[in-house]
Amino acid sequence: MLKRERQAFILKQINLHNRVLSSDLSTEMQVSEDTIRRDLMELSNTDKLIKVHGGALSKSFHSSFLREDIYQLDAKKIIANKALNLIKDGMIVLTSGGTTIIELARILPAELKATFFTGSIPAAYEYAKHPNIEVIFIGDKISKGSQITVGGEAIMKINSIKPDLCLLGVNAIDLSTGVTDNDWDVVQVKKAMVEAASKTAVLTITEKMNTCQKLKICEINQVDYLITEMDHQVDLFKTYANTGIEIL
Amino acid sequence: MLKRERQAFILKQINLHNRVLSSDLSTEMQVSEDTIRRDLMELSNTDKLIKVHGGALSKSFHSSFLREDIYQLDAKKIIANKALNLIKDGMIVLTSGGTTIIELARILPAELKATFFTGSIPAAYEYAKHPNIEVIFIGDKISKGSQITVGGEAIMKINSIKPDLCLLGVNAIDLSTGVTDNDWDVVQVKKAMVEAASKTAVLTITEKMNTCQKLKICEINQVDYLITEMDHQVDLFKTYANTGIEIL
DNA sequence: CGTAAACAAGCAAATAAATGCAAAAAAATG
DNA sequence: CATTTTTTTGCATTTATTTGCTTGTTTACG
Repeated sequence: MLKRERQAFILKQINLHNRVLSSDLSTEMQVSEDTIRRDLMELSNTDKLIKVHGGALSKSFHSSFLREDIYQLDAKKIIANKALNLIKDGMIVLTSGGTTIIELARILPAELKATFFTGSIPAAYEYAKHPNIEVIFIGDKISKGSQITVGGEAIMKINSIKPDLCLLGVNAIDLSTGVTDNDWDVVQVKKAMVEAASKTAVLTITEKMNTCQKLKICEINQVDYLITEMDHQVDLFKTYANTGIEIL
Repeated sequence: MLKRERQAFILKQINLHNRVLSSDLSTEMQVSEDTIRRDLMELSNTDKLIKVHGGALSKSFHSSFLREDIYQLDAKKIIANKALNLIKDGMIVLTSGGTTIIELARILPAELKATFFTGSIPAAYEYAKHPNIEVIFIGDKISKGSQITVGGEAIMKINSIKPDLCLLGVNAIDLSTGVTDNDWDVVQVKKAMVEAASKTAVLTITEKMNTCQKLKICEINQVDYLITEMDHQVDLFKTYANTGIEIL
């Protein structure tokens, strides 16, 4: 393992867990603790982390994309992991934005070869880091709050493609009202995404289930997969499963 | 085995595994490690990979939003401040990517009302944080290393607008060869940007002046403003000023 | 205060890189 | 075609980097 690889791995661990122990890193990467200490020292000298006795801490207070304040990050990680099962080599995948989708983007396995279309800036940023994924950004006006493309140009672009799978991070889903949201522009884009894709998967934390907002994206029966952090056998999902949605 | 074949093979391995070891490549291709090192050096000089002790890493692996490791950040802040003078309320501005442009995006005054077109993910991310700026993202395929849109769709989009100002972060500028760069796709996009805009400003640290790379973006006389971190009266700029470029 | 873990400094072996040089191969030239 | 020039490559030598180990010191914590 190359020195720089090791240091990249350490930084990844720090971003993931906010702290690392020298002893853990030593066994994980099969090098002496001295080497780890020297790595941590170097990374500390270039302000990439904070060295403490026994290991190091994240200094993420200064970084651009804060992850600490993501609500229910653990739940979203579980969701992201389940969603991985839907993505196969060679697929064309269309994704919205949102913290759950970004979590998914982060854990895509390095071997995966696929094409991802998205209009979300943070998601595109994560996809672009992946070695084997081709990223196509759907351009148009950027909606401030959500860092996502909106507008007619984007919708036309979406209409012109036929992706295998649409991964939708949503704010509200309910059996009778379907998938809903509250930003008109964003809803238009998500509508187009669902229409364009062969299959649609909805990713949401259970907290948002059985809630609804003012604007409709699609009916329940247009959704093929529902992915949450809870076990698919929980009672909560029974009524959904009955409509033919596959619960992951 | 020809030199070019070897280098192509190295790049293939890098794309496949994200890393290569000089020793592995040496045995795989039956040439000395010196030769491999020289190959890696060349590929590193043209920004195709990142050379590290013992081998090389993929470029997409290493890029980062973090400000800490930006080269000559102070100089870039000075450049960004000078560039501000060119941007007025109501303007349509087209910008490339690069760390200097991102620095500019960060310091845009809150009162400024303008429309920014860009194909750079990090730049768009910064523009989107601004309260009064409208951001239009130019979509298409995302080039891994540079986090910027490339491709025919993007170029067509650029051709269809007529911005007041194009702000170009460049890698090399020289009096006789003009503005040059080394990534074919990126060069095509930058070319289109210069063509489309009424006025073009080039932002660069002086270190990159009087250097040139393999592919031409435009001639010196297509540049209206040259912005560097140094005082505009320095001798270095005399010959440039004589061609009619305004030095800021 | 005592103990175990963590650390710093220095050393040595292994590995990688830089440098200069010469042979071989390829390209350019008349 | 012959010969000059340039490019490419491998080798030897020197230099630098990386890494684990040892020794003595410091730190955390019951």
